[in-house]
Amino acid sequence: MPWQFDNQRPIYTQLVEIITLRIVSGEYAPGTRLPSVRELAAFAAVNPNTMQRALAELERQGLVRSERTSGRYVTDDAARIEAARRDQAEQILNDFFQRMAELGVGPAQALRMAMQKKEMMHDD
Amino acid sequence: MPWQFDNQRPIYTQLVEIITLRIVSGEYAPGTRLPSVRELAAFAAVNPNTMQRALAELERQGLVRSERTSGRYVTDDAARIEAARRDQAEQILNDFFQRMAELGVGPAQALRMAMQKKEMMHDD
Amino acid sequence: MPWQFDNQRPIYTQLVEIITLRIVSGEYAPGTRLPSVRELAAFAAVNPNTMQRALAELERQGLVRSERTSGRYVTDDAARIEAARRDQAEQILNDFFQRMAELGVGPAQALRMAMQKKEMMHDD
Amino acid sequence: MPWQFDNQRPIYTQLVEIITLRIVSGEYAPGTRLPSVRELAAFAAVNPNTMQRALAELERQGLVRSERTSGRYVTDDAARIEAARRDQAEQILNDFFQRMAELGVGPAQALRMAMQKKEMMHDD
DNA sequence: GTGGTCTAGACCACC
DNA sequence: GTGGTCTAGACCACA
Repeated sequence: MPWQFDNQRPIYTQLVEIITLRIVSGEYAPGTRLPSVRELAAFAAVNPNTMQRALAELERQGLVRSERTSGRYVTDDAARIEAARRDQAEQILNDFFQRMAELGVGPAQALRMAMQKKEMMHDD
Repeated sequence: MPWQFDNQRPIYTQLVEIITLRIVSGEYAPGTRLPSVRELAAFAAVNPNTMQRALAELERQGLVRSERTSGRYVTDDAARIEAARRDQAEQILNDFFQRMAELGVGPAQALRMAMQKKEMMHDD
Repeated sequence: MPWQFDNQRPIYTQLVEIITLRIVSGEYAPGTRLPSVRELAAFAAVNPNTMQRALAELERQGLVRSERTSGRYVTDDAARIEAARRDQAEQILNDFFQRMAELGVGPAQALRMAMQKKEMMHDD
Repeated sequence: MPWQFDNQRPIYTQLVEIITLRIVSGEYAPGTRLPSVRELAAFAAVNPNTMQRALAELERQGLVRSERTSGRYVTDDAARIEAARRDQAEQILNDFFQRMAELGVGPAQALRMAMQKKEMMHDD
């Protein structure tokens, strides 16, 4: 099943996010080789050029490095991955508080609800 | 500006969510008249039938009542609106913890990050 | 509001039933003058000929008598009206047991349910 | 033979009632597959969308469940079917007493007539 | 093939 | 004008 995109933002941006998530979550482990551009592009059902652009951006960010002849590899730099994780988490937190605010729920109450929810999850 | 939809879920479902949010946030105040089906449909750039379906669902949920010749009105039932708010909040909380889990961040740590974030917002 | 007909049975038959019901229920009282054919036809939104046919049938049944110059009158014969009431009741009873049978509910159980229902109505 | 509708109520509502009756009476047995939307629509001589709407309502009520690619199935939940039977019976009882009341026959007498009728049926 | 969704356009009752 | 219903015809995902 190909990945899903929305039409409102550039696809390559969304590709960056998706691959970053895979790296941060460990699905693409540090130091391992990524699938080739062509494979990734086929899997995501996007044009190889688009995938290329996404990978270039990841390289620029230091999450991926390319070795001329053997392909692209996930960075070994744990700190770099950790920073990416923090960026993603930051965005999730922003979304969370913003969506709660749209409901008319302030940060304090949102936090309280999250604590309750966590307690309930803990019961499982 | 027309509303935005993604193609992965039925439009009428998304309409229900959007209008529910408007009601819960007070943008469509209790007891007030909603725009007509045709106006809403034109505004959202969907077929009137699709909007009709969404509004019928909202009516079934008790958030909206329709008066045959004069239009549709937001419910006066504060408890009903409060229940809808809770439902929405529940969904936001689920999204939050799920996205954090995808990052490899467990509920406890996610909560800790939210507390920090809230403190920073408090500084603003 | 004109009376309602279904297309599956002759309209004049349905007119007979409706007027019989009015007579039996006392809405058209014994001995009183019925509205003219034209008035009845206009009210029921049917062709005067159709209404004429219905009234002729009622006359044949003895529920209505016509006086040449002054119009049509509901019969004074209480026994005749009582018989009509019984006919109608008979049909209602048949419908009742038949519909219950379609549900898979036999006469004995149907009767039991009717008794319960009556008790509940009595509580009101 | 196509099913019959009256023009005074929405067709989809009448479809719900008819199919519910078929389920409650066991004609559509628990757990069995219903004819496809298109077949049912053709049989009832209505638009597939109208039939779809009726089936969606039945699904919402829990009398029917749909499996995306294989068809719709009558629920296995005997309690759910029993509840539907009770609802239908309730409506029949209401109709019965109401029609009798229109005849000027009160509940007590209506019940007495039903008992007599049942005795006569028992003689058959 | 199945169910599900969407659009377009029409008609109705109500006031 | 309002909401409500119906039809016709199309497209989609799934298997």
